[in-house]
Amino acid sequence: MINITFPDGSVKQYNDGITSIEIAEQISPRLAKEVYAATVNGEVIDLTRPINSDATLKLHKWDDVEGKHAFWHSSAHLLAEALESLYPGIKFGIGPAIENGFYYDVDPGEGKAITDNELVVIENRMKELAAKNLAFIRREVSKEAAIALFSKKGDQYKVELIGELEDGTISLYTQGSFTDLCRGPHLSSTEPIKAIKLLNVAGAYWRGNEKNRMLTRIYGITYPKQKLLDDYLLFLEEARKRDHRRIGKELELFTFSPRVGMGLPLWMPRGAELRQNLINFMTKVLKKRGYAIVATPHIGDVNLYKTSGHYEKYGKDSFQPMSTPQEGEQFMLKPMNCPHHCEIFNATPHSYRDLPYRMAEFGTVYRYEQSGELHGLTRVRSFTQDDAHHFCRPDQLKEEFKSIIDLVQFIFKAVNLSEFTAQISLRDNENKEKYIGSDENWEKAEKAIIEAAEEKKLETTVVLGEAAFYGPKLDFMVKDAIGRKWQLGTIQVDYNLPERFDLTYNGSDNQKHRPVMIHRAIFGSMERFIAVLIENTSGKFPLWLAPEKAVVLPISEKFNDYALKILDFLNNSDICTLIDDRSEKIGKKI
RNA sequence: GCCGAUGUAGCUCAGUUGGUCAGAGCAGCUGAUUUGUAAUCUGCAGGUCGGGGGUUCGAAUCCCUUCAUCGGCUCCA
Repeated sequence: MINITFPDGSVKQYNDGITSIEIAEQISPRLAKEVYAATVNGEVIDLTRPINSDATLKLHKWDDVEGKHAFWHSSAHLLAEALESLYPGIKFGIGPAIENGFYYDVDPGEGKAITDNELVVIENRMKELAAKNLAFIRREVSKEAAIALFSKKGDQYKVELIGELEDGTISLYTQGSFTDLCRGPHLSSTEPIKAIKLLNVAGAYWRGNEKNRMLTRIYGITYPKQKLLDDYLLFLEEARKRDHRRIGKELELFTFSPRVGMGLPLWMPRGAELRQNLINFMTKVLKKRGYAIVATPHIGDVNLYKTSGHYEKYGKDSFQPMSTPQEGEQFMLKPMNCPHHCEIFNATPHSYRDLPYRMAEFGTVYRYEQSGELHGLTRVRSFTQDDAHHFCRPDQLKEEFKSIIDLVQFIFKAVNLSEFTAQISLRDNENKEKYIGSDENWEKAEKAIIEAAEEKKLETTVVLGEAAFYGPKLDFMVKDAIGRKWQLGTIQVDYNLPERFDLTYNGSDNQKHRPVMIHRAIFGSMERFIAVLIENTSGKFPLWLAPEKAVVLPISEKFNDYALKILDFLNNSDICTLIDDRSEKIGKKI
């Protein structure tokens, strides 16, 4: 007998070798019908795998991510089976579950393509197969056997994957006539898969590397009930109505013109008013918080960016330098404001007493984005950052960083953007050559961010390899109408530019010291922020923000009160208590 | 940039297999009416069917090319 501990702490005894599904059956037959996977001793496994020792057990129904994932991952295998029967000789890459549904990357063969209108045929085949209630059968094999199996089939992608796995950890799953390399877990059978929709086809590079062959990715979603699928499709339809490109056109906020150039937004009067309202509000808040507003040119000498290191990193992928007619100079459209701000800092001597020096600019920058990356206002080639740089003493770094977290939260609240996630982006220690600066400084910077976020009790996810090339960062992401995440605010710690620009301040010891630099943007860019704001509010703005004639709808009375306070603030009455004003505590007086 | 798709009046869209296929609704303008609040009715105007080239007696409809857009991939200082 073995002891099984349930999530509520209760313990029951079962025969050695019992499976999760059998346990579920004993609890209630209905539960058994609704569970899709189980977490046993912390590992998510198939319901049909025997349990041979004392264990903790959690059964996953549809409501659990683990349940959905088993469901969708199994659906991906079903898709693969359908594809194999319809396209003989098709090769398979990977086919995981994702946040909403699943996909499978396939190679239909040289010169062949799978197009949108074939999806319904594939979908129907999936339905036929699912209706057969075929069991997913797991089997563990040696590496040699696995390679032999997939080599024989000609699945070079699978062979490549197996090559990187450790012998003894390789499992295969078979349903019907289809066998796939897979870690699992899976449903017990295809039976629960009742509603199936293939959503679209897209290209995707094998292993995410653009040097590799491009495979065909088929996205789909499945549900245990048709109603759930109908609801999801309805949601997508509704979401499309909130698309900022659509609302932007309807409300005449902005437009694009091929004659002006792709990715170059044109703000129409009402959009410009909205944008200006945001800028005005932010400017007042920044002044209250001890920022100095500066302005810098739209171009800069190439050597400026060589000094900063940006040229080496991004020069080839930027709008190329322009030359002057006579002097032989080279200038670039500025892709970022930081180097200019460093030179402003350098223009005057600084005492340790005067730090932090907070320098802000609504700076328009120009970045060459590949044509296929452009997307409404969220990804453009010309955009205006609400950029700022804090030059501070090392001992001020953390407090300064925390004050910016406050600011982000305050600003997001002011526009009623309540749902955002915070992501800490660190260096990828495997690929250090992608980054500049010493290990010591990187470690200090990363530590500062992690601690600041912790002390602000900010819920964060940590992602390795997403740092900027000069430093780690904390990003604030907001979802658009259909759930894509966009980075808005960002706070970045940088020890490198101060070195490169030889920035100094005089310490209390009358010696030169190196300041630490924080790069930060709250909106991120006016363009993207407004885009995401539109999609989150369906184009209904708080009173203080709305352009003339736009629909003003306070979302809730609670928010309305807040919005009115902001209006007062903008009208210069003295209600500044709504801002957690840290500048007096830690900043220089203005 | 790569894979797939799309591109018809300001907007949303119809246009079967190439031959009255250049249309409708909304918006706009005109006039009338007034049962008032996204009013009703009359009339008008709006497009060389994204651009260019080709096939054909004839193309919005087929082919090529180019531009732009959409969904992804890659990238995102």
